[in-house]
Amino acid sequence: MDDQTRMLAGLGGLGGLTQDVGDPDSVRKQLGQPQQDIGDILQQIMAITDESLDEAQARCWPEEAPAQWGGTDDPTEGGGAGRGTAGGALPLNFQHRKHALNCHRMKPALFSVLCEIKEKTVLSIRGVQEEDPPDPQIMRLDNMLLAEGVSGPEKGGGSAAAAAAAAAAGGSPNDGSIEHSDYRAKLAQIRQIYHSELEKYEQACSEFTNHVMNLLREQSRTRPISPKEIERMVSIIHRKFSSIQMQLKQSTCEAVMILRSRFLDARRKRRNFNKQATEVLNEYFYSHLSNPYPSEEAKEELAKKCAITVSQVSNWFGNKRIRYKKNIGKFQEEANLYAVKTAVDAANVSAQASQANSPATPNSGGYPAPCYTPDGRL
DNA sequence: TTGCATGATTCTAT
DNA sequence: ATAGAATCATGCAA
Repeated sequence: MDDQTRMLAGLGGLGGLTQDVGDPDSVRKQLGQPQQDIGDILQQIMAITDESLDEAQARCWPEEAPAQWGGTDDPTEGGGAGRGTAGGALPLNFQHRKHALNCHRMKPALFSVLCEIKEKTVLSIRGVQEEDPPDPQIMRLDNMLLAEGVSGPEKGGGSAAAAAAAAAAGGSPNDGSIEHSDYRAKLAQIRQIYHSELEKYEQACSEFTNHVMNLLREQSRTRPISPKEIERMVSIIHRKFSSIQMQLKQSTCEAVMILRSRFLDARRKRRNFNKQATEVLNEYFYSHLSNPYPSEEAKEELAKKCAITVSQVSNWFGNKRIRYKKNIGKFQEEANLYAVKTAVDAANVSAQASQANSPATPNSGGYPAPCYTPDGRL
């Protein structure tokens, strides 16, 4: 009989320890009775935990088996990894003893107590600042990536965000969608790289986490490792990986900013309106020269006719008013031209109307030339 | 290349 | 919020 088996047997022999072995409180209560025995057990535990890995191994499993309940807490360090694997390759002798240990009725209770002791000593020193509040930096990055359409919903999000960004940046997006196909393509590229990298990180993180968790779970059969401790280890791993993720997010944000400054901020790039649009605007302007301030509805109507935005209509009228006012003489010819045009159009409409009313009306197009003032008004 | 035309932006006043 | 004014930046013809 080796030390541990003896110890477990000894525990089993403690007075009244026959029920509720899974409940640490109950065990503690019962353990509290025989002071002498507790001292013995603790001494045995100390003896086991104090001895080196080699000693333990030599004493417990002289030839082949690994040490248990000793060594480092960190499964990622040194010999911890793989030692506890429950693979079928382990010698039969070891398997038997391990099985005996695992099945011992006192094991869960004892482990709970040991975990608690461990918790109160070693881990309380390490894990002081474990509850990390959501990092404001990473939240900022997340928000930005979402706003830029890099993270978040797949299709449409990107272009919508680009249009939104253009609107926010410029006040009057030049119909958002037209110029920025190149921008959107680049943004999609960034988005794709970001997602594939993120996926890689997430996969690596979950793989590593699983690996460590399996390791710890396996080791928890032979070492006092509480679920809380495993949780803590997992959160440490997640923290490490999230810092890597933050770097990824940061560099993605930078890339997006550079892209934006290169594409969207070149919004001053302009196209002249087409001839028809200019004509429509001028017609309205000169036919309302006494009050060239189109209402919101009129602007919308004009915008629709000219296939431009309402704010472009506003810009156009703003520019036109100020430039006309500054140099009426220069615009005189244009004013006359549009005055005639408007009059002819009106005449045509009127003629058509009267023709509809009385088809026999003669001289349908023969209206006198419009009389207009020097500023172009009829 | 240059100068003018023109759409967009920014600032200020109302 | 809107208009006026100044200015910027680009388009385009000469």
